[in-house]
Amino acid sequence: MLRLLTTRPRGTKDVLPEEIEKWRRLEDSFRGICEQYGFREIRTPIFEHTELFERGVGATTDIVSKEMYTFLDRGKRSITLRPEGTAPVVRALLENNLHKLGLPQKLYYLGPMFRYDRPQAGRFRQFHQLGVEVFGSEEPAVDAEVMALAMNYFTGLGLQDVELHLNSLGCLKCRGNHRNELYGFLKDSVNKLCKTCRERFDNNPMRVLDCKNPDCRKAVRKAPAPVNFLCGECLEHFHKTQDFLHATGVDFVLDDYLVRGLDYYTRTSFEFIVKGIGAQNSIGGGGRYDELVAECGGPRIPGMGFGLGVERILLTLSGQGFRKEQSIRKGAYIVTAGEELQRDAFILLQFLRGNGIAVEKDYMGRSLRAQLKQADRKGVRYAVILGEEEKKRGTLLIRDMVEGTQKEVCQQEAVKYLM
RNA sequence: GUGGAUGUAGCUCAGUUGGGUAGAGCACCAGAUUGUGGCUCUGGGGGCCGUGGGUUCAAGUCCCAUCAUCCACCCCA
Repeated sequence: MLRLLTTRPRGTKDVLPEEIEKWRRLEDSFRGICEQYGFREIRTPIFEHTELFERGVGATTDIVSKEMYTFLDRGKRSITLRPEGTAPVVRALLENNLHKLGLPQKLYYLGPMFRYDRPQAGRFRQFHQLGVEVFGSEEPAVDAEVMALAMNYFTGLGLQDVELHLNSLGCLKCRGNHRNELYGFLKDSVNKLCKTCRERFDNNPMRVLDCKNPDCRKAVRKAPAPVNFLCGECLEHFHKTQDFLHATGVDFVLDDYLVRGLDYYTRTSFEFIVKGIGAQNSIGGGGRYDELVAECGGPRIPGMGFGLGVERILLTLSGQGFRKEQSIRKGAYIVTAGEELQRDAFILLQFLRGNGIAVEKDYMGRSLRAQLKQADRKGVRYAVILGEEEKKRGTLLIRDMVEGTQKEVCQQEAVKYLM
């Protein structure tokens, strides 16, 4: 029982002060590039009505059928901790009528997501995503811009060898034709498929295409790919998207069988693939979802976006030798020599802080020597030594912890030295 | 949900075929230096050996269960 008080729930992580710097770097540079591309941040609740995800993400998806944190609140409403970011943003768009303020709406978000999975390398029950969504335009340039944003973000972080895998699933019509054809193709070999794929065959046969099971791969080797069923418009859209990517120098590889596990994707579908994070190889993915807004009860507004996994980016970076920058020593630490100086030291502390200096003092009753050691460990640039003699003279001894030199100055001057 | 591996100090890990007050390195605290950090030396605090049961004269060590972590499957970020 007591153990529960000192153990975090399965699949969760504490991000300790030591690692926070890396997190901030990812978040800050994501915010930076999104703003540069004209996106604005949106924050939606961490929980939503369960129906939003059932409808938006798709009831047959793994996420909805077995990975959601769903519970009844005290008002007997079914609530779900968000497993992904797109559906909530769509809901917020409609609820706040953002689409009536002018299109396109370009939004980005960052925050925790929740999926009840079994944890392993790069997979947690609470994880964090960075994402963008563009509403209101079907232009292939939007698709290219969204993918380019992500690729440039990776480059800016120093992330290497990210492969952009690209496919097009087509519009509802194309998907319908493909589905029928695929259904016919797989009909005779259903019993050779894995258990889950036998279910997929009925619900969403397209998902069989990217199953990794060897038998399924074999069965699917010559299966009709979605791209072969694109109508004229969708095909043109796909070609233009590729052309825009080429034009901006974003490399990609076409992947006919890339399908992805969320039901809402239409046309463009993509994934960012990377090596070296265990069995997982995706640090993010996304696509176009031209029917989702309508599916959620809004007007037919096309959308396009992606989600990236913070933990997976971090994992990849550390595999590639990503180090935290050597922090420069700054700030000060007040060191007292003498029993009766606590009050003076405290006043000095607040005086210096009032003048914009980052400064601390000892609260552990340590010796002078130990206080200096603490100052060193804290990584400050200066130790401000206050002893009986300094007090008598109205001065402070400022010790440069890098140079090892020190200088006696009057209290007013000290601020100048410590800046 | 399925399979495999692993749980010993804050961290990384020793601990022999079951045998005696359970160890090391790092970290932490103190002293060597009662007004000076980093280097060095000396000392110190820290362990229900994941938890519960069992076998045995005797269990950190063997058996069972359970929980957790890691890895993989499934799927995804």
